[in-house]
Amino acid sequence: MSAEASTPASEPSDFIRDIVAADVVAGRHAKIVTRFPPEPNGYLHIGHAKSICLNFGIAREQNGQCNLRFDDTNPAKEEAEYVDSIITDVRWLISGWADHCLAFKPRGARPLRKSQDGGLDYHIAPTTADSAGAEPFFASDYFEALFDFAIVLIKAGKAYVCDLSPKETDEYRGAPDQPGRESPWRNRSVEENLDLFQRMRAGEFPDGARSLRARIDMSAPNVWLRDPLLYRIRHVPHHQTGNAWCIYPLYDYAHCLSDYIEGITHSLCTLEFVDHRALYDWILENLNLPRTLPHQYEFAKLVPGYTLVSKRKLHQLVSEKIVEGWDDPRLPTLSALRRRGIPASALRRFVIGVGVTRFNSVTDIALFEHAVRDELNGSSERRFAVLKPIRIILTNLSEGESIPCEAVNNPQSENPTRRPVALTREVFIEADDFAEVPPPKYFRLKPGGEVRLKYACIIKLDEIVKDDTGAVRELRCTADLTTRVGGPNADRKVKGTIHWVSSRESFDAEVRLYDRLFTVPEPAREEDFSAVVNPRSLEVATAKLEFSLRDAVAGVPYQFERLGYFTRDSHPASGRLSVFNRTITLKDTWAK
RNA sequence: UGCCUGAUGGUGUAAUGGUAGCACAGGCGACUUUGACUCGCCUAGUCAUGGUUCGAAUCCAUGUCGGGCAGCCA
Repeated sequence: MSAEASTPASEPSDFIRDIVAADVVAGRHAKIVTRFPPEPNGYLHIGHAKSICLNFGIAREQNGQCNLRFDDTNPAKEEAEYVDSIITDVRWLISGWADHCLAFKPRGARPLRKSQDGGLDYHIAPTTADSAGAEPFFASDYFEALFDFAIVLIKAGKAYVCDLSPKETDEYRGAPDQPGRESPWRNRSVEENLDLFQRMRAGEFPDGARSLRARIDMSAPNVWLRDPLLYRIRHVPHHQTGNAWCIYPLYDYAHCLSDYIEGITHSLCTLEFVDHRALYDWILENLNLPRTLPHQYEFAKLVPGYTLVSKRKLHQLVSEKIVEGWDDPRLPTLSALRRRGIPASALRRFVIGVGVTRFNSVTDIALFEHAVRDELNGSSERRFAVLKPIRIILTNLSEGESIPCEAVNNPQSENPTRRPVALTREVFIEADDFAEVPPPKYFRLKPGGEVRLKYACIIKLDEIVKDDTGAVRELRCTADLTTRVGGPNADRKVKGTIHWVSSRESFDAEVRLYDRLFTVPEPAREEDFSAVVNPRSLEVATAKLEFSLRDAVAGVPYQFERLGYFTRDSHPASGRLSVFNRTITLKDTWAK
């Protein structure tokens, strides 16, 4: 199915898109440039998907670009491993939809320095992500530029080197309802600040001994304006810059300038940064920058129910082995969702569908599940698989007999193709499709009752054979071959139609049936979320699959008829059997 | 109790002073060789109280409730 068909019919509209559209109409920007700026300290999850689709969606609608930038200003927490997974996840999510908007830079490129109108300027030009030698943007590529901008602030008397310890800095900051006190180092001379800052860079001081701070207002009601730190000393190697630096810029300083350097027009982030916006603007406005300044807009993050999206807690789930890794299909990480068989198009449809507002909420996962089912229903071929087999003997068929049947691959397609399946004397049906003592309105197989084996014929249950323990060993039935397709009684109606596989033309496979990881809608609110882990979030079964599934490719979705959507696991099977993951069940309105 | 921010059916949202609409979920029914899909119908909402106005979800005031902020994290 084409990617176009899977995107919402009408272009989404929200308060941010309205702002962007107004800016376009006003001619404020030659081109709309957004960015997705993850810190490489963990795996991307469904919450990031919303941000990715917002930023790339706007770029796409405005014929603009969206930069992938790593916000790697804290070497202590970041690892190269995460860089690769993030690139993979972003490319996967936007594939077939906004690939053309993804902007990288030439490998090794650094911002170009210009002095313009007496002001210092740095700018870096993008390149398309698929051009040779392209790589994502890294905030660490701007360390030299950021350092130079800091010098400008110092020279203007707008930044100073502070010798307060971290603890003292904290005390001096005051409280939300009490003004802070000015640092005793706040009024150092420009010359002394310049000297000290250079020596900080040169490595003369230990971690935490000094910092560079903006000189704003220690009594500001907004605590982020109380002389926030711009640089800290960290004698730690960086995954990109190695040992080149021992001072590292903080988020608030690096982010606004990274946006500026890249020519970002609209910097979109989540609501917890609202209070930082004043600082974002202050830094840019105090540098006398020649080009148009970017602006920050905030939106509510996506919090889906029955799962966790906090990085710290996701780390904990992995490290405490509550799940089996970052791509454990029960997790909301993009790699897990992909492994589970969720199409990128369904994820996009979901995150775009929930919209963009400034209202904090918990999104019902039914919204997600509907997007997934709807997407998969149109695109998945159908197959027969029996998860909990029970043996049927068709007593009027002989041992070696094989009755050819044709099964429709996808009834949703305009010109459905078919595949052969064989009806034999011994077949398996789902244990749930038989009831010795049927509940009311049960129209599957019951004593003396009839049911249709889909694409084959109607069978009648004659005899239940049990073993010594009383467990059902097999069901002996008669097949009415006149009800086959093309047969004289093909149109005979019975209420139940069930799936089946031939014992001879099927193989065993491990199926992993996933359920929500937590038993409560908001596990993040629990003091100990490990207490609300769903003990049945993973159920493993050995299923009987029709032969055609033997060469199923990981990532290609199949609907196992009447059961749900499955895909082959992308990890090499550790055991004898191949593994299939259940992406999601079919909707089931039959009350069990 | 400083600053910021928000509140529309069960959930996510739309309506930008002029008929409160959409999707999901739920219920009933039709169709069905998937108890799926599809189709039809139904249930259910503007946080509260005042005010402005011919007219208020929208503007104003007060209140209530919720979220965020005091890392040398992002």
